[in-house]
Amino acid sequence: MPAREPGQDFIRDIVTSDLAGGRHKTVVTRFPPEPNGYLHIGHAKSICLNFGVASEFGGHCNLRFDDTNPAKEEQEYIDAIERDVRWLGFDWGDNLFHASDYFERLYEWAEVLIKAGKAYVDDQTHEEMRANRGTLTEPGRDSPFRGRSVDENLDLFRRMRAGEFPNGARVLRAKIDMAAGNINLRDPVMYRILHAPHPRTGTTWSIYPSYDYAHGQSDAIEGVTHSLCTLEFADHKPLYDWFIDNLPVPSKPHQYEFARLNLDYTILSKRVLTQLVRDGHVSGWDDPRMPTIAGIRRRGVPPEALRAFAASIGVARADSRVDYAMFEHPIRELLNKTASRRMAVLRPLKVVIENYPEGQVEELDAINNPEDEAAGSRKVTFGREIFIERDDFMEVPAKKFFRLAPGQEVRLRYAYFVKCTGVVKDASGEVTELRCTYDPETRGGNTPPDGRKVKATLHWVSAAGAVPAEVRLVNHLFANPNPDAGNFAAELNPNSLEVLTGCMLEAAAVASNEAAPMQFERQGYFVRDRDSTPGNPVFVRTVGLKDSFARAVAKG
RNA sequence: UGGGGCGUGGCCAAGCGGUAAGGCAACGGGUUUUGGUCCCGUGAUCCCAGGUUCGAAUCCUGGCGCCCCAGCCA
Repeated sequence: MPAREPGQDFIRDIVTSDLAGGRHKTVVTRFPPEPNGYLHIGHAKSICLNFGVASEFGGHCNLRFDDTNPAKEEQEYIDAIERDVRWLGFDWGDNLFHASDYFERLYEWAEVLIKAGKAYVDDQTHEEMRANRGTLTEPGRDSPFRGRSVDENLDLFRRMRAGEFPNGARVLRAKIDMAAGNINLRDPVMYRILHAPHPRTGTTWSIYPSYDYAHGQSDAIEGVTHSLCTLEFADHKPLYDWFIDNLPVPSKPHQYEFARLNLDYTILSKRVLTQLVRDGHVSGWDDPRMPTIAGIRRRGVPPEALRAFAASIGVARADSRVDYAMFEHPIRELLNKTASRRMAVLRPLKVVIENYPEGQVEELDAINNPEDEAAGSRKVTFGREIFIERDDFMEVPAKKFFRLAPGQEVRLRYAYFVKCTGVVKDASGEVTELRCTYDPETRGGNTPPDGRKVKATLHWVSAAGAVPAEVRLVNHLFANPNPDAGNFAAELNPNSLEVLTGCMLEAAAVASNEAAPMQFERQGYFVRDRDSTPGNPVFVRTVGLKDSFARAVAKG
């Protein structure tokens, strides 16, 4: 057996040894979403695992829709899922399947079990079934219909298929063990009557297989070798194996479970996410605050960064909750190397440079990305009136505040040193304008001949070159790091979205219509949003820059 | 009280009987025309208690704690 590579996870260990031991010649995995909602970051973990393992070991991964419950599934979700998996960077080639592709075969196999005396039609009501299932500590009781003859079961099951009975009138159950400690083995339902049109099979079926009955057999039909799912399905594994062992399936897949993702400040529950959308707590499935792949994409996170995140959290069996910084880190790491820098003043404070000639305007060189020389440079226009960030000025500077204050000198990035000489206030005492002087010898932001140093460099935008825009600051959707999904509405962060209007951006920030991520210097990474209009460009903050000053201030 | 699973530094996570990787975060320090980046440095004896062994996070026994399961959802 080959030595284990450090950093590999237990799934890859199993695949490695299965291949080395000759149990399998190739590896086949599958990503099996139910099209009843949008994919979220937890699914991204699973997608990266399934497609990643397959490609690393030279196998392939199927995209299979687990479409066994037409009451909840919709075409919109099918389309969204395909789009999101592709965007994440994975390709299923020709391996696109649906559990519904196998409905006929699954039906035939159900008759196989009936004929073998291993499945029966139960007429009990929903309530009776529940009452007879027993509890966690008490065994269940056999259904009065458990002893039906094979012929009667066959007849009834065929009539269920023919649509002779109303919804819920009967079910087909596997005959296993009503006293099993594992409740999944207490004669689980294989088929229920459901007169509902299916997105793919239309009205041809009036019975639909359950997850337990459909999943393993679908894996077997597709030749899946390693069926990876989350921990809550561990209890289903004996049932998964029971069907495989009792049916003439073409291959014998094995199920392995790993811990699902939990992320601070987010809820990864399709039920809750659906509710957030339906109740209008967010603007849609792709609201940038949503943990959906669509939301994350719209927020400007590149797919490589999402994949790097998935790789960084690993795969294991221990329940865990991932620190939000783990999500932000790979985004910053990637964008730092790739995003063009631009200057944008989010909360403008006007500054008049008194000794700069009135009416004069000049172009200064600004580097696009100090981490990437090939990104080149651009021109930014400078003039007598500029805007700086309100937060970059304090009339009475706090300790360790190095930015602008009366009498204090700072550098304007790529421009000049300026010193604050005056403050203009309105009737209410609010600062509305600053008066400064500049030092012509510091052009380009260079240190002056006298070697004078300055402790801060500010970003700025000239009034002459500014383009007004709207900027949306996206924050945690939930205020609590570990929000209660059962009471999610009360957990919402009232400040999850800050919409800033009247922001001033340098022209280059809006020159391109494409949604390439940009760094607004000293602030964070932003992308142009699709809500932009010709007169009102809109940007969304992907993630802020680390801010050790803010941290120090917060600590006091 | 039945069945299944899990417990390694604040968080994630390696470790597979030979004397605790790595990443994130935090905190110091250096560089810096982004209080960004980058660079350097700082922290655990492995849930607890016994046992086996020359040697245990790794094996055994007994506790304790946490998670999942009683849908005709997946």
